[in-house]
Amino acid sequence: MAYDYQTIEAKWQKRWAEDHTFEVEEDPTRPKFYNVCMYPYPSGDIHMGHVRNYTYGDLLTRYKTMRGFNVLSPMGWDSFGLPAENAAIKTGVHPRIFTENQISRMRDQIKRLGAVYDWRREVAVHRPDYYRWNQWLFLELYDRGLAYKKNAPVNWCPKDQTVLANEQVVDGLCERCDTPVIKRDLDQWFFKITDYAQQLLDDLDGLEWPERVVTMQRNWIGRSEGCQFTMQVADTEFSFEVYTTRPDTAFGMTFAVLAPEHPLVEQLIAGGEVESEARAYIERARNASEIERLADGDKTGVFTGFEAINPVNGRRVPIYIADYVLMGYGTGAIMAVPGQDQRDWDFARKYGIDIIRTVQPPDGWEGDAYTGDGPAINSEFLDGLEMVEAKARIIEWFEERGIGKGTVNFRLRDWLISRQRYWGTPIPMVTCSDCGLVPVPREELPVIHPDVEDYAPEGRSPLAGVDEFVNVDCPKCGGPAQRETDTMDTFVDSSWYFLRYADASNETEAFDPDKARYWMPLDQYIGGIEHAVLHLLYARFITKFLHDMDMVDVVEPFAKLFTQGMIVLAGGKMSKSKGNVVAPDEFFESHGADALRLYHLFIGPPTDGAVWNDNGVDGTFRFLDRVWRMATGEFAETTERDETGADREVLADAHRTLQKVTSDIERFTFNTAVAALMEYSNALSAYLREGGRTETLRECVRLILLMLSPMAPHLAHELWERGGYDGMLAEQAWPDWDPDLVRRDSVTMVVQVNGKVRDRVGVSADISEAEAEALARSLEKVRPWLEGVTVRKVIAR
RNA sequence: GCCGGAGUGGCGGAAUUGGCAGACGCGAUGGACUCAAAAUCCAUUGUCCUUUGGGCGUGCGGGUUCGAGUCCCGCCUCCGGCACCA
Repeated sequence: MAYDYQTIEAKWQKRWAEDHTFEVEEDPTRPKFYNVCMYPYPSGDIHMGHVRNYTYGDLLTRYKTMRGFNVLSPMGWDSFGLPAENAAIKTGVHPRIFTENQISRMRDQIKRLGAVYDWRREVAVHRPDYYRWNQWLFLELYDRGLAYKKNAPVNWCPKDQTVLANEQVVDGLCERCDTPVIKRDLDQWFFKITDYAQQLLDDLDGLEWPERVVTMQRNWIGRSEGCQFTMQVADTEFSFEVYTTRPDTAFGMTFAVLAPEHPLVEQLIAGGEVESEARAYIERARNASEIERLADGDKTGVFTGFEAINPVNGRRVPIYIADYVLMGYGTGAIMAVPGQDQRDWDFARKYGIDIIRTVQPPDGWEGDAYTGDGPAINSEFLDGLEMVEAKARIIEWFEERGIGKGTVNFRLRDWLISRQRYWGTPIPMVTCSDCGLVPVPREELPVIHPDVEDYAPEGRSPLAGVDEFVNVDCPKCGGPAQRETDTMDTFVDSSWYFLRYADASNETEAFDPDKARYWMPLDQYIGGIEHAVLHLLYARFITKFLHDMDMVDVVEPFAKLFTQGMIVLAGGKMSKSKGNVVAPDEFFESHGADALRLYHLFIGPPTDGAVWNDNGVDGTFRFLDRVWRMATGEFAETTERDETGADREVLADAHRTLQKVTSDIERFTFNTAVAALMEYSNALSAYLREGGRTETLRECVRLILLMLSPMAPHLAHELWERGGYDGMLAEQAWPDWDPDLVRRDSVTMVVQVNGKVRDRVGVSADISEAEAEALARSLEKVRPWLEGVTVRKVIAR
């Protein structure tokens, strides 16, 4: 009987579903294992990135189950977002219909991969029973001052007439039409993630995460220690605060800079000589795209006509307006020290401003600004001090006089969650002319999207065009009020979905705290590296918030993170627009899901990216077919030959393979686990070629099937059943290897002279060192190399 | 510019603690089977030489060591992330 993967795969997928094999309940008597693959956007078709992701996740679900864990592996849909809305703009089909359709197609494909989930817990964030809890979460944050509205510059595409999320701006261009993106000021909702900046930084230390993801988050949070101090504007009553990480260089300040958006700017220029020039500059800075502003790094600015007084030495320095200073970081104003900062150097050079070095550069220094360490110079009481001491000394000096203090700054900004979009969670707020911002009462949730005629955004959410949605009675005073028409960033949805899995049909709470307590944290989270900062940071923030609300025990949601590399096709990352997508469906037909899964495991280290190669699936298919033929007796006739040596050896090899596969799965090197199984199948087929014993073959096959069960589950289950082994394979325990069998009686001793291999000889494993040395010295191939004195060690492996 | 990662056959990759470099697979070549093909099976497959053996070989240049793909110093190249963050 040939290996009929199509029939077998359909049969077992049905069986696992009907038997509820992978549905689990909370069970305090067993160790739990909460295993989650990042939920996908329902694009309609799974691609090779999904296949890789779910193959790893499914392997773990099945393996950990065999190891006796109570394994929860759920699946859901990140089903709000742009593609459905774009499709609606194009075709007029409601995003909900489009999305549900995509979900059911994609769910079918995931099932055809043989990946098993507890589907009772499925979540889809676009459904009101899910997103009402986004609205609840928003209100909880609002009540605690962690959700607030303010006017802020946002990314704006002048061609599409729409706001873009940061992640939709690629190298300063609109992702959809490649138009340079500019900033526009709009009233926006923010979540105050910056309140948690220090905790988000500190708690990274306890996570079993890839180092590079931790590093990226650390950089993103961007803690810096410095000093904030006040500067007087000469001959006025105005003053402003500056922030610097190099207060030790304050004696080198030769000018000061205000960001164009700095509130003091208006007061300084109003009615002055430079007013028109300054206004023109500010206007240009506001409208310029990121690309224009950074064009060839050229620094531009306008002199305000005012001077500031450097508090450390009383020197008067000119105040400029320049767009290389950002309003969003620090105080939006800087002391400029060209001797120690390259940007200040460039600006000073261009505008003919003095440069004073306050740190002695090393001998032979020919560069511009010197930003390194060295003794302070030209700095009065700091002279001779190294950077660290000089910093401490000057901060002390500022603090003694009450004009400055040591401070900490973060690069992390508050999370802008407003989107002028239809297909997202409506923000549950209304604005009343009398009461101002008023939350929608919780009992009125969910605020549901009304249907609209036109989904095209025109600088405001399509919801703003639906009068009966917008105009409501104020929940507080009953007077006329308007609903918020923006929707939430879809990253809000994904920042807590893993809690909803604990009880996805809960109608009274976002999630059941007791069930969540049992399952949290995730023991394994698997996904793409592209989420290293956004999703993985937001989810940490929301978890910490829920912890502070006493709804969650843990402070970190994802104990262990695995980020898989990206699958590429020769010629770059797979994407529909490039037309280089390899569809998994074709392989379900041509090679079967098991061969496809196995190739994904085999293609290379899971952390690395990989280049897709169709022929690779031929290889894993051939391997599975060979296993099939050996297990079904089609490969070779077995005899009752009882040759103890060969029998014991092939069995011992099976146990050694088991040892290797087990440790490879534990350390996430699935490629070598598959290689070990292939190597073993070669050894077994060599054994069978000579005519092996039936019982030996049967035991070897039993072990192979147990090992293959998490990797190629359909084939393994079918052969298990046909072989008449007990029960369903998925419910068997992962086997233990026999230490006696694994131990080798004889080993190959490699003899090296001066690090070069000169001979190999088979010896007994318990050979003494002296014997080994004597033997090695006596070897014909070794003797000629031993002319002089030798220092040597015996290695026996 | 800063941070992180990686360079090994024709290709994907292996070598887990400094100890047989190239496991396993793909591709290729030759053979068996076949009227033929496919499938399958067997063999070979880093490179060079004076081939029962030996030299060279893990991006480049040094170093440590009996011994280095692995450790140290200095470079080069590629990939990813952040980027006028004071």
